[in-house]
Formats: sequence, C-alpha cells, structure tokens
Amino acid sequence: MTLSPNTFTGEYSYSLDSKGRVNIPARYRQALSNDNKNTFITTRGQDACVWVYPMIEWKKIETELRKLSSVSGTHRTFIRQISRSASPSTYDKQGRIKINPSLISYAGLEKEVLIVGVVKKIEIWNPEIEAEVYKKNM
Amino acid sequence: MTLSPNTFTGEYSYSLDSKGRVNIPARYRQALSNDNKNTFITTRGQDACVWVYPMIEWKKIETELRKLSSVSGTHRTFIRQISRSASPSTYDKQGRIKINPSLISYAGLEKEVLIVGVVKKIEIWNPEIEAEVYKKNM
DNA sequence: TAAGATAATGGGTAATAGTGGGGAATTTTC
DNA sequence: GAAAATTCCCCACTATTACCCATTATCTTA
Repeated sequence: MTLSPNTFTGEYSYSLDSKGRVNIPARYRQALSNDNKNTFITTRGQDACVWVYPMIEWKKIETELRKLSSVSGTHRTFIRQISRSASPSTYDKQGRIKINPSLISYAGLEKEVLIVGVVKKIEIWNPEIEAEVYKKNM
Repeated sequence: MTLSPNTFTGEYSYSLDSKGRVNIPARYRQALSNDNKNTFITTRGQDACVWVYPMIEWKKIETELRKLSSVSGTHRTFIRQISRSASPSTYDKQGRIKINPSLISYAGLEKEVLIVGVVKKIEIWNPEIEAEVYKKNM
C-alpha cells in the first residue's frame, strides 16, 4: 500500500556497495509515479546528507533556476551551487541508484546508510552523523 | 537518463589536452537537442571561466542583442561583452570541442579542468580558481 | 511454520566513455 | 609557390559504467 504518489515516509537501513550503489526501498519505488521514468535526482542536502528527488520534483526547481538571469553575480553563484551537485540516476533492475563519489564524501557515507523519507524527497545519511545532528537539534 | 533537453547539471573533472581540446561529458552531449547539430558556442564567462552554450541557446542571446532597445543598459553591456569573444565549436567523434587559446588564458586553464553544468549552459574552470571564487561567495 | 514470492546484495562482463596521438588536408606566412 | 603551422578526422588504448545474473535475506500467505 502506498500513500500519495511521490510521497515518502518512514526510515530504512540499507547498504552502500563498493560500486557506490544504494537500493531505493521498494515502497519508495512503488510510490514513484510513472512520469518519473524510474529516475531520481541526487544532490547535496542542506545538512550533511544526500537529497534524492523524484525527477518531476526536481524539474520544478530547474524551471525556477532557468528564470534567473546570468547578469547578476549573486544569481550565477546561486545557480552554480545548486546545479553542480545535481545529477540524474535511473534505478537498475535491482532497484539501485548510483551515488557520485563527491556526494558520498560530502555526506560521509560508509557501508551502512540510513534512508529517511521526508515527504517530498528522500534523505540518505551516515547513521552516526544523523544521530549527532538529531541531538543538536533537540 | 537525461532531464530536459539542453539542460546541464552536475560537475565533472576532465582534462584539457595539448591541442586545446576538452571532452564534453557524455551526459551533456546526450542532453543536446538535434537542432544544435552537435555545436556549442564558447565564450568568456562573466566569472573567470569559459562559458559553453548550446548553439540554439546562443541564438536566443543574439536575438536579444539585435533588439537592443528592449533591454536595459547593463543587460546590453553584458551581452556585448560575451558576444565579442564567442565562437562556435562542433564536437569531434570522441565528443571533444576546441577551446581558443585566448579563452584558455582568460580562464587560466591548465591540464585539469572542472566542468560545471549551470542549467542553461556549461562552465569550464581551472579548479583552483573556482575554489577561490567559491570561498569568496560563501 | 513451511513454501513461494519478493526484495536486497554482490560481482562478472560487455559496452561505452575518456585520453592521447598520428597523419592528411587546409590555411597561413614568407 | 614552398615551408610552416594549424585544423580536422581518424585510430588505438585504457578506464569507467551499465547491464545482467546469481545468491542470500526477508516478507507474505496459506
């Protein structure tokens, strides 16, 4: 049973393999609407984690970025910082997506990862780092 | 999997060879729509980097330049500046474009270059210079 | 709780992508 | 018009990626 399409809740413990792949929980894959063509966009989270957007959700962001003019230096920096870490990844037959090495090191991911559904998107954490952040924000 | 046509995201580390060629990441080439005829326009970036536009995106800029009266003074200056050093480059069988010596020296490019997709266009940086600019804008 | 179905993980291999360089064709310069 | 320089096209090698299959673990249902 899935909730609304492209909506993710709950948390899971999965593993990142030696090739930089993580499985997307089956529940989340089932929640993904067809127009996403089995594709997510991985990007840097605001916290030390990886954000995973359904493709159509990311396209909304992209549309906003397109409207910004390159005449303004602030806009250029803004666009660059958001866009540079974003890359699409279609999951394979086994339901895994590839995480870029730069994102892996940014989020400090090791073998065991914590996958958290935060409604519109998914977060991938090193469970230890997440626990620290959780404490701090209590 | 590519997102919308003529849209570039993500960053890559590539090399500029002794003949002044850089590879355009396969993802970006796939994102390029057919009416571009495998051609990009290289020009001076507003920041210390090379800007690489898909041909049809560049044509839109040219159109704006012709309608000078319809845009602001700063905007005109902006377009004139980048227009001055623009030149087309079709990628070869291996997917590489040629960067003019004047652009290479303007952007301070050496062997290792950082390629950044900034949605509408692509930026080519000397990674060290980019890191400095990044710090400044933090 | 046993058995089938589904899901997660690991790894091999073929195909693709990136890099370097040779040499013909073309342009430039003297 | 010849020599030099540059550009363009091609080939070859290496690294990386994507795809596929096999195995193990977990869940579901009778």
